[in-house]
Amino acid sequence: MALTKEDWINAGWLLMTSKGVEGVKVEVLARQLDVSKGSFYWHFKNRNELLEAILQRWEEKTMFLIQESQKTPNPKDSLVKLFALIAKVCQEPDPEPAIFFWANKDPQVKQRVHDLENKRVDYLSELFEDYGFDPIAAKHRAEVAYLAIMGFADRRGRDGEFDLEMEEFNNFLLSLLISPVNV
Amino acid sequence: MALTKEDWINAGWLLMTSKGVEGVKVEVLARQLDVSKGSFYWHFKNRNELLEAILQRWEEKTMFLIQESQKTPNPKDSLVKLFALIAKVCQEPDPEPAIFFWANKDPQVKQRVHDLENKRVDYLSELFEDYGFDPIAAKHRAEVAYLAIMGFADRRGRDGEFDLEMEEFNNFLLSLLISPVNV
DNA sequence: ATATAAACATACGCTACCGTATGGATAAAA
DNA sequence: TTTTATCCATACGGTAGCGTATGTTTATAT
Repeated sequence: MALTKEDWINAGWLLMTSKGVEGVKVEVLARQLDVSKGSFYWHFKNRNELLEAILQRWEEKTMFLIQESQKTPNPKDSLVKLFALIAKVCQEPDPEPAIFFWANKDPQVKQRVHDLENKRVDYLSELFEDYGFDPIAAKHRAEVAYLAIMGFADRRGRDGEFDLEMEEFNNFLLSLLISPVNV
Repeated sequence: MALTKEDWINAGWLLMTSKGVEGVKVEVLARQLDVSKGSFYWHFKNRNELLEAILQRWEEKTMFLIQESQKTPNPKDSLVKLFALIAKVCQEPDPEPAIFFWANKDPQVKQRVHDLENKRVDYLSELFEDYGFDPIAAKHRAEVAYLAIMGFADRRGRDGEFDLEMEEFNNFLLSLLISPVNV
């Protein structure tokens, strides 16, 4: 059967995940899909168009998680659901570390990653506010939560032997972050 | 003046930081140092030898932080000092994100990164134990601390507009992690 | 049956990079 | 002053990748 544009994006997604942006090479993809690169340049204008498609898919996937987690009655359930969704996504091939590193080299990508990360932290911050923390405390907790989750996902993808299971980690992190602090 | 091996490693260190492993190219480095690559191949057997040198320097730098932070009277001061040291290092060009992503592609690098990360978490865990937590709680807190710090450093290098300053972040994280949890 | 468009294959020029081989310069040692 | 070792330049062959130009097949429409 004829390949679709989606097939190429899927393959690019996986390559991006394992090898990074530089690893997403037209001829490598063509070999994997068992076609010539003549096929690629029929579906895409050039390599950049594929990279852009991958980036877009990542943005959509991320926003989808936020929207899904909002379908709950209260902020704590939203947090729990969000954590669970992230845990689920992290089992699948996730190009996020590759995209983050990509952002280092490309100012345009940097901007978009920056915007999206802000949306994430802002959303977390809202949840903590709704839960009862004042705006500053909520923001602090949101940022720790975000960084810890991202770090966990990253390290887990890198290191299979990592001790804490995602669910256990999420539970602990959540209980930590909704507790008061003795300052 | 004649270049030294260190000069090449320094330049490689910076390139690794900004462009990743794939970006560390012999001819690019030679151009930056304003010499021909004939010079490079006099100092190094091949490109891999440079990469190995960069990796080694990273390992040494990391272990140095741990050793320095131990020169304190009690575990809490060690934590404070370690956090401060990490904050300082993070201002300088740090190839750690690049090395982590590199580990994805190279099993040997993966193993060494894995070992070193375990040493870090084990050390943090010890400190929390000395501080009074039981082994399991200490490990949990160590892992959250580690992931949050790493995440912060990573995001900070990527995103200059990130709200929380490192010192503020460290203080909050520390106070959070040495507080009891309501489970 | 023929024309048309979709989905490729093939072949090419071009560039960037790796590694090697070899020659040149410069300064210290003998 | 000749020798030797250090440090680098030049020139080369080889590969891998990008993008283009053009040819080929297959299905569908007419």
